[in-house]
Amino acid sequence: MADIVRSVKGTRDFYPDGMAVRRWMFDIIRDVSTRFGYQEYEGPCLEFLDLYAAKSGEELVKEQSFVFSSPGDDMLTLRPELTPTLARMVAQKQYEIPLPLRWWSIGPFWRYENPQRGRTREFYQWNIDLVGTETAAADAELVAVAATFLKETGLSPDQVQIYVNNRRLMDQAFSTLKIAKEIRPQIFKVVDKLDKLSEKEWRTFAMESGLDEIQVDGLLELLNNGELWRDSEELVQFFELIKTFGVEDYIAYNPKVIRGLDYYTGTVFEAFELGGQSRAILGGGRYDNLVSDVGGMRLPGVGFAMGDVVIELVLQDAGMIPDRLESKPQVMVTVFNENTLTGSLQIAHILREAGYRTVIYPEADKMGKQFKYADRLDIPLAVILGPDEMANGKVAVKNLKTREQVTVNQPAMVDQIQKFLPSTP
RNA sequence: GUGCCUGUAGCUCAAUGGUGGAGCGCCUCACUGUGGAUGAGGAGGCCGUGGGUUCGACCCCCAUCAGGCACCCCA
Repeated sequence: MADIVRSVKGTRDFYPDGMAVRRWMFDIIRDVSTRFGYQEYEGPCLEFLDLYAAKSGEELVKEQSFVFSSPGDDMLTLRPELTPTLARMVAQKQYEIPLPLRWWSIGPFWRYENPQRGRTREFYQWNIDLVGTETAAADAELVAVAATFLKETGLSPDQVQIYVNNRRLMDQAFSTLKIAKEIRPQIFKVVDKLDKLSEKEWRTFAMESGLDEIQVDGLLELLNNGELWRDSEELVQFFELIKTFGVEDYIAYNPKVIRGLDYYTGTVFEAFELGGQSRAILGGGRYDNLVSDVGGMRLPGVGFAMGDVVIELVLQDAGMIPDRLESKPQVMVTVFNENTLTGSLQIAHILREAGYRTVIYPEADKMGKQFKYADRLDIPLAVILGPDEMANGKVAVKNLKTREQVTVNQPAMVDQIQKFLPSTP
């Protein structure tokens, strides 16, 4: 093991078992996205640094992006998020694309962070957006898409919840508390910290952020008011409409959800694991100025993003990932000796024509070794074509799970295999 | 960027400063037309790397690299 070049820090290797899990998750994402009528799209993984400088936070671009200069001296970056790309793509064809548009995507992203549990430097992210409309129905649809996904993975409303809030409502409430506009971005952080600090620490942090004692008390009361949504016409409408999607159980109002991003303007939402770690699974909201930020017209939209790393951990911990995912071979044809090789290849061909996932042992070897190989690959059936079988136009079909073995005429082979195979391939 | 922990066989891990072990896995054989079991044998290591302390270092010290966890941040 001396000199194997190691993998890049924060990247993951997807061996077949891991790839099967990813495939399974991505298939659910695709299924849910398309069932709601969204179209798949994709942008480049490389973008000019300028694209992010326009809008994304300083920290994201300067500290957490892979930035480098190309041989032609352009400053490029491996995309840390998709939204600016989406905004650019929409702005470039703003008069051609039928609006509102419903687009979804899943692809790789990179952020230069210190890897730890639930966080890698290279990850996949599901993005889905509805652009060009501003209704509460649109907000409800996106939240419903998210909830439907969670439901399809098998997670229950006891295990995961989508918390919804509204930026305008919070702004209004902050005004009532006479919190100055200038410090509101900081106050959003204070809100965000509520569940992460002890009450004493949180109070100190809140005071340091510019609030007086009365405001802190008012804020605390606000954030524990589960009925606050009734003050927002948008949210009242939202919660009325969301009932029609059949996933109401997954959705709740929560005044503590604010989202870190500056560009959210209305509805914001975030899905959390309810169990021990209460990890954030996905997040999104309504934005009004994304497209205009990159030089297009003002187009309102709503969308969310979900990374693949945390959701996989949540699903794993919840035991929701099915055991048998990989499309493993169903049949292995053995090779008795050089003289039977051609016959074995023909048998394999017949099986493939019949639709079975079939491999052939790649060389003549002891039967025991061949069976052991099949067993280690978890292949349930073996077909044996030895000199005896070949002389009589027969073939032996062996069930490696039950050790049962039947010798049949070659035309009856497929029937015999069907009898042995578990009902679901 | 900051802190804590860990680097020993393919994997999981032991080893009081005195010649490096186990379990699992792997290979061979018992078994030249039949796998998981059993038994017997075998291969496999510059103890992450570089310095230092010591008569002597896997062990102690320093540095460095890598990994894990947490903080920061979370678009």
